[in-house]
This record gives sequence, structure tokens and C-alpha cells, in this order.
Amino acid sequence: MPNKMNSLTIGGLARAAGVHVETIRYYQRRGLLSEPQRPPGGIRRYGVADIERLTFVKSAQSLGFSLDEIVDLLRLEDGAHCQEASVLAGQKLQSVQDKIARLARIEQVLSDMVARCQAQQGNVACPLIASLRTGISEAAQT
Amino acid sequence: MPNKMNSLTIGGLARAAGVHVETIRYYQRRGLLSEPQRPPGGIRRYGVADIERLTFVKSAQSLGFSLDEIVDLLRLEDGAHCQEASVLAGQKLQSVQDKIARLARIEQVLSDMVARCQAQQGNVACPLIASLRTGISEAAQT
DNA sequence: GTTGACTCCGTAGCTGACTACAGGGTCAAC
DNA sequence: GTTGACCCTGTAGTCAGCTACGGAGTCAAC
Repeated sequence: MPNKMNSLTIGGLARAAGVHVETIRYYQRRGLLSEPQRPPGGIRRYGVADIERLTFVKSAQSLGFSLDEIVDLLRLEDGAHCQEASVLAGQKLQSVQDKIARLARIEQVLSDMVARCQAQQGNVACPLIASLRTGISEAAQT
Repeated sequence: MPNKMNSLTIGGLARAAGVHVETIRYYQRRGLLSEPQRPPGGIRRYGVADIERLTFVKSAQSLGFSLDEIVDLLRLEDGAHCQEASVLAGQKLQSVQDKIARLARIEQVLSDMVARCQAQQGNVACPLIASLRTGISEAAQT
């Protein structure tokens, strides 16, 4: 998929993605986004793919990935050879599944709480800490 | 649940929770962990509940929550009145569900990739960016 | 009762992830 | 063909979240 209609300036890209121009440059330095070729005596242009890439970076960040980890994810996106890639993908898969499992437990506790709050008054428990207690022991709920 | 056997020094707590002593003090200043009463001319002691609380903070951080957001979660844990609490819990629930949804899409793409890499050789696609494309449009896969 | 490890408190420094200039070049609309 | 908005490069500053350090006090084992 090449660049179709790369017509955005860096400022336009920033507005479209909801980030600052300086953030885009910073990401380029960090290797999260490539710098398009600059025409001699001209300025660089960006396309829709760049907007989506930035949006992905921001989304992944809010899921608890560091920029270095996001570089890894983008390496997979950009296509690497199966040999190395599937090892990396396996590791990322593991960490994603782990995050999902922990979030699911938090979700359970929160939705229980909201439901019980609707049903009764006063105080209801919200055992978030217990929900993530190390062992993933689903027995033991005294 | 009161403090049963609060026998840890701050150093012991730090070791047990896998954080630095300074981090604990920092969290106390930020309101994530309370400072136990210091006996006159003595030192503070901590218990198992503190270990679990620290572990929860670290876990929540890796799920993309800021310390301020974790303070909110801990407010729910510590018990507030239903009126205010359920509004807050509802907001948190929303953001947790959103995170889970995005992570589930990433999981799908990664596990597909790993599976296809096992089945064939060469390069396989890994459309992570597309998986989070805004609209949650599950049609349109050109 | 001394000593070595540790606590307490305050303040300063570091890292990751931006964010803000400054000074010069480019573009497009008049 | 000028002007105002914007781009480019580089470097410095900011903010969240720690991390390190200094000097005085506390504890427990000898």
C-alpha cells in the first residue's frame, strides 16, 4: 500500500491526528513514523496512513504500552519475516492477554458495584485490589 | 479489615512489593497509600494489605492508568457512598471496557499472525493499525 | 553501650514523553 | 513580489513518575 494522495502538511497531519507538530517530529526521531522524502527546496507531505499510524500510537499508549513497545508493534505491522516476527508477536500476544485478563477482573468488580448500587443504598464493597491478587486464584472469596 | 500483624518496616514492604522505599514515600505523598501512625520515638510498620495495595498500583499502571486515576480506583476500593461512587465507578467501567475492546482486537490480529506464521513461511500481514481504526467498523476489509 | 543497618524528612536529580522557542526557509493568496 | 501562515532544524524547558542523597534518629545484635 503506497501513499495515495499524500497532500497533508505536517500541521494538517497534526490537526487531523489530534497531536502537536512537535510530537510528530519527536515520533519521527524515535522511529515511530518515517520522514517522507523532502523534495529539493520544498516541504514534506503526509497521507491518511500517517494519520492512522499516529492514532494507533496514541491508542496503544493509553493501553499501557511504552513508545519502545509500540515501536515493536509497528515493526510487526510493517512486516518482518515470520521467523523473528512470530517470536515477537508471541510475546506481545502474551502481554496483551495478560492485560485483558486483569482488566476483565476489574470490569467485573466495577459492574457488580454499579449494579448493586442501583439495587440498594448506603455503601457497597468494591474489592478491586482483591480482584488482581497475584495468584489468579478464583477460589477463595471468603 | 484492620491491620493484622503489621510487622514490616518500610524497607521490608518495599522488598515484598518489588518497589523502592522512595517510591512508597512518593505514593504516600500522592495519597495512594496512607502513612501509618508513627509510635512516639519509633518507626512505622506495614502489613500485608499494604503489599497488596502497592501491587495493585503497579498493575493498574501497566494497564495505562495514571496515578491520579488510580487514586480514583482506590477511593472506590476504600468505600465511598453509593451516590457519588457509582458515578465514578460508571466512568471507570466505561474506560475499562473500552480498553478491553481495543486489546481484544489487537489480540485477534496477533494470534492470527502467530497461527498463520506457524502454517506457512515468508511474510504474513499484521494489520494492527487497521484493527484499531476509529469507527469500530467491522465491515470494510478491502 | 556500641555499631551497622535501617528509618525519617527534605530536597535535588533523573528518565520518558513530550512542548516550546528561535532563526531561517517555503508556500499560496493577494 | 510581498506578506502572513506555515515548514525545517536544533536545542532547551516542562511534567509525571520516580530515584538518589544527606543528615539526624531508631533498632537489634553483639
